[in-house]
Amino acid sequence: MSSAALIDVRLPDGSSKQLPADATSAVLASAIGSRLAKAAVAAVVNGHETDLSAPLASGDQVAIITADSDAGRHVLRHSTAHVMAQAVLQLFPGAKFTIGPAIEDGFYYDFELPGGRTFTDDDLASITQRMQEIVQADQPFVRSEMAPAQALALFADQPYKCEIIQRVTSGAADDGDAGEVGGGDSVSVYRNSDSFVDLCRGPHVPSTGKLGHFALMKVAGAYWRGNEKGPMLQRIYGTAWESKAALQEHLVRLEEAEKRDHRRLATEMDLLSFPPELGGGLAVWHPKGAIVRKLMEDYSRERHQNGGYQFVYTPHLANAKLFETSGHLDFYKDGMYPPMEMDNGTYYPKPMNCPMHCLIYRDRQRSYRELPLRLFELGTVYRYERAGTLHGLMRIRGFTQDDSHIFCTQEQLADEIRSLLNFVLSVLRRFGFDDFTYKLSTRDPQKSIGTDEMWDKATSALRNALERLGVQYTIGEGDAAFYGPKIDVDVRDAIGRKWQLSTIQADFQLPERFGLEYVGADNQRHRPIMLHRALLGSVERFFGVLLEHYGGSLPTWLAPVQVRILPVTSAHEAHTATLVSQLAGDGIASTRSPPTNNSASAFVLQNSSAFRMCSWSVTTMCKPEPSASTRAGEKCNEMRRSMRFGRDSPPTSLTARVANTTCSNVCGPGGVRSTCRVLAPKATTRQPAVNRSLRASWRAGYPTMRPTSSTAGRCVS
RNA sequence: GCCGAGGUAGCUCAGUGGCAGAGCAACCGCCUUGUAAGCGGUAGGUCGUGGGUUCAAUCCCCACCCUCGGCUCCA
Repeated sequence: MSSAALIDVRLPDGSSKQLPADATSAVLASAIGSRLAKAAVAAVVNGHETDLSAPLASGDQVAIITADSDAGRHVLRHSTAHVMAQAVLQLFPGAKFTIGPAIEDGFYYDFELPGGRTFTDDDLASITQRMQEIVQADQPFVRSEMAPAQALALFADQPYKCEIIQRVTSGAADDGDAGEVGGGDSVSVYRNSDSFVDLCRGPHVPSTGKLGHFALMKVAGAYWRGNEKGPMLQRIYGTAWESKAALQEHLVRLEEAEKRDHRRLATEMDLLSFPPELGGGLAVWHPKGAIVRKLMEDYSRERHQNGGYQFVYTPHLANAKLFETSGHLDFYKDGMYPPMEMDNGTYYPKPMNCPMHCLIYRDRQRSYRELPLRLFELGTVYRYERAGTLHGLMRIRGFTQDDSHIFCTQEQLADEIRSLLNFVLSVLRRFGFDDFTYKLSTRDPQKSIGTDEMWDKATSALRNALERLGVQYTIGEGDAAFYGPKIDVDVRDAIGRKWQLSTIQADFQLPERFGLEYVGADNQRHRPIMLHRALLGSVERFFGVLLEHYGGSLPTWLAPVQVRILPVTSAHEAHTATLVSQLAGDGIASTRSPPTNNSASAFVLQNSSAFRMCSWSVTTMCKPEPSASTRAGEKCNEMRRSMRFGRDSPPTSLTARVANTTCSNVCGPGGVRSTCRVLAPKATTRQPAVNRSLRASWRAGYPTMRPTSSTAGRCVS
């Protein structure tokens, strides 16, 4: 120990710190502050993540990674995965362990258990127990490096580890392997007790005592190396956080996501169902779901009509020859439904609409004056999805695309894409999304067709559109379809999840295959470029995303019940009915209290699911004479604007109609806070007896005035 | 397709080799003016489907269908 010598290290803020010559990042953290020392889990030294115990050299640029950062949680999770593997190996002698990376929000580890045994939920409890013991024991993670031969000997009874070592040292490793081991001509291992050692690149927390806020979530099967022909392993998923509070928050978020699950909401709200008799991945839409879907589709049609698109319709079946021409039978046969033999040939349900749109284009000679030609269809397609992949509306076997194919010249391409992108965003915004991310997928030279010039031109057109928009985007190198580059637009929903919705794809392949042409200004024949684009993607899936985004509380213009009108007494039922039919004439969906006593409980008031049908539930206690609350009137003005596609020309009489009542109550888009006080029926001089249901209706008319995290964004009356 | 878990009332779920259960919802009645469940009653099931074992199957066995969690796939 040369305690006399000192080193200088540089810190992220540009300052530097003098430390003893044998100092580590842990020493540095302590020197900066005890809080930092406690929160530290690893360090970044000269751009590389290292253990806190790694020695520092003079001139090193050092940043301490704390547990509450993304990088810190990543380290925690990876370390927790090791602890889990240690627990499993102890509890299940003979178990083989494979890889266990940190993932978003957690980690997993894959095992092979002796005798093909599988994990049960009880196993998770005992593994958790053992993990807690290991945490309690506060075992240090000790890194060492060794030659591959030595590592092979160390892991002689662990075939998967040996395979990783061999792959890494033979240079055949992919990123996953390198993450495990470190790569190079030596491999690194971490030992955190006499009995447990694992291959790992690190870094790890200094000791297991730094861990502890974790939960094992579920068991799943997973293929070794993701190869479905390879052995099936047992995977345990877990989550791990820097504190008990953070773990708790995560679990609450999961609960919230579960509450928003579109499959649950669709059942609760009576929107649609998946009858087993119908077959997997096929839905039937109930009246309440169908009206919402119709509103979505109406809006889509309206926008397309105004946006220069022409509507077309095409059949659900097509002769196999069509799909031979389009290439679908060559490239995507596995994703298509099996053929039907018919008297005049073989037919397939269509997996895409584009071939048929090409036929429409090709039906006659086209002039450059017609371009860009934009054909639009809400086209229902059928794709064979493997049984295990079906998932509510999100992954379904029959669905409807808001599909369009734009035929244009090369010169038009850039402008067309640019306006298209604005069109896409404008539509998505109207549905309530405002957080977008963009990905530009570029050519994979191995799997693509077309000339370099075409690709360059199309790719730069897409890139220009994104740059003109002034947005950040990522590049998916080689992720393009074989026929052309594309832009994908992801949206982030109310609870932060990303969904890929819109896609804009350039295509040179189909115009070629179908021999599409136009006559240019030069009186020569040219080949148009085709753009495939879908905004909502699949209407069904988009519906599911919307439902989860709004947690069931759809905005008024999409709500299956937009206005609810309740007579104060049965004496006013006639007027209620008049209001309902007037609103219906304006295209506003409203319901009223049923005409007889006792049946009003059909409102399903007690479990509140009826009130999830819109985030703005306007409940009107209806009485013929006007004695309106002006504030109710103001609020209804606002409501009215969003009532029909957010148009500025709303049903003119709505405000007056709704305001012409003794009381009304509006929940704003925030969902919870009442924006206008209810004028209670109390105010009237004499109240006839009301039945149970009416009283319940009243109760339901009052919004709950305590917004909580679990109710935010939802009308919880 | 693969691994695992499931399918019982409209919903959420108990349960048992021998008459099928609860809560909520529904329906009928009672009560009646306030911020998340007033009171009483009634009805509701081919226990996913088809085979098998058994005196007897919702329960045990087999096959299939569907769902859920993953894996793989996703033009």
